Amino acid sequence: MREGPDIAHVAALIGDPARANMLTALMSGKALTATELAGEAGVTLQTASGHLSKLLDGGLVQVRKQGRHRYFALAHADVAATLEALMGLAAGQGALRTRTGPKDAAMRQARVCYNHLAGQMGVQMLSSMVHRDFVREEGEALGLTPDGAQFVTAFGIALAPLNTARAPLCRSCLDWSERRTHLAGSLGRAMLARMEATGWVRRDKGSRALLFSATGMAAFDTAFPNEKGTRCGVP
Amino acid sequence: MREGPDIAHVAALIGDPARANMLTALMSGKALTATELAGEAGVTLQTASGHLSKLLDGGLVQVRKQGRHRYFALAHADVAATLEALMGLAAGQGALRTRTGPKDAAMRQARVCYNHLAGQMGVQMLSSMVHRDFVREEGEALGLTPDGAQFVTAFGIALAPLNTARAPLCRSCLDWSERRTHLAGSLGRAMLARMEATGWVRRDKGSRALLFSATGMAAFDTAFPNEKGTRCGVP
DNA sequence: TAAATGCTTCGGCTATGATCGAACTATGCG
DNA sequence: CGCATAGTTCGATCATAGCCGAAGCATTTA
Repeated sequence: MREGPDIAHVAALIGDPARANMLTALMSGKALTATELAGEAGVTLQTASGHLSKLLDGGLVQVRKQGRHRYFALAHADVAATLEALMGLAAGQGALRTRTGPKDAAMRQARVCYNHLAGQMGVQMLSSMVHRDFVREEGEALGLTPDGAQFVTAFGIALAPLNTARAPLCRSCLDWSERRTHLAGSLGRAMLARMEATGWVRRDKGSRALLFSATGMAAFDTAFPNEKGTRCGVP
Repeated sequence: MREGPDIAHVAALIGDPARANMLTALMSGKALTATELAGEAGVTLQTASGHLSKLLDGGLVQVRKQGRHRYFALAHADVAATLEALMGLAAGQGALRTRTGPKDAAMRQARVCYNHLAGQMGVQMLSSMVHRDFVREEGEALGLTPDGAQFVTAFGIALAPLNTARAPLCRSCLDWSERRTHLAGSLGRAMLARMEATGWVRRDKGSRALLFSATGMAAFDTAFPNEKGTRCGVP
């Protein structure tokens, strides 16, 4: 009856605790099976199956059949961005009821958002690149300048295959913990992959936290200096 | 049990149709009374009252008591941004079930988003300003360049009072219909107010659509030329 | 082919919560 | 003061949907 899209249906889909837990688990960017997601949500397999078919109907997740497994993943990056926005609201208002676990500090410093780097260090990376005019804002998409292309190539990334893909090269994504944007898109994904390949960082098993090594942290600060001169290692 | 904020609670709050309609109505940026919101949602006053107290608890809306009325508004711009993100998901996937009313075309062209200009023309405005280097991306906030400050002053906006406010001057906000960002923040709000004051545009009663006059449309296209040379009046 | 694993469907139970009528409080108006 | 309007609280009703046990289908492995 109202103008505009049917926001209630999508929100209700995310609003169930079991489904919200599944979606949060999928924010890691990894594709998970129905059984794994049932475990994440704390429900039986039958219940999880019902939830997953609803999420599929709602277009929030996609599925890939492989052998006798069905791998679920978020449907696209917009879903991840919306979930981050909701996390921002929840963190801002309901911060009291969120118990801050031992992994919370690590999560705020660096974590995986769908498939790219988020948290303080994600924000610092984009901020540093914007400051040196490697990246410019052009609507929702961010544009890579010639200087920026040279920089990321030197960083060890092959731009050619990224440019041919239909997904946007650079996108901005809002950080729930920092309330600023960080770099998403296929380049954001490639940057994180490169950092993993060079051993700067590894993924924490069982959470979205990213664990930087001491040398990785130092190298990161050198590669992406903060305009204020502060360093991630010494906050 | 999961790491991260309690996303399910917030989403469930938005997920009820009655509450979603209320929030959508508040996206106009106007503060509405409980009775008006009950009408928007199509429920009785008692039911609306219950919903509104839940939205207050959840931090999604704020209230201002004035005489025997209680005026409700969205708590802050982040809420509006999150709702727009949800609209983007709903429009993208469930577009089939959204009946496109007669006001739909006008809504896509220009509408109010919280308190600033959104839709095709909102995107064109920001795009045009970025293209002429009046505005630059700096994280989530957009930065006004000296040239930009000169431009908006010539446009008839006093920057001094905006700069003193603690709210950010420029912010980006994602458009559900265009899937690109437009200009929010106190400057975005001032720009729309200025366009209303000069008679370029007036608000449609009963919806979020913005109705540009013929001369207003022409003046807008002159003030914010699209890099491609296309004009809003002749799409 | 049989057994095992992964997942879906069906049916019934249950609880949450949305809804409204009625009664109650508060503010403004004459 | 009394009346009207605005809004809240309470209580009862009722429907939705989340949940799981059991059974069924599909695929892989032995």
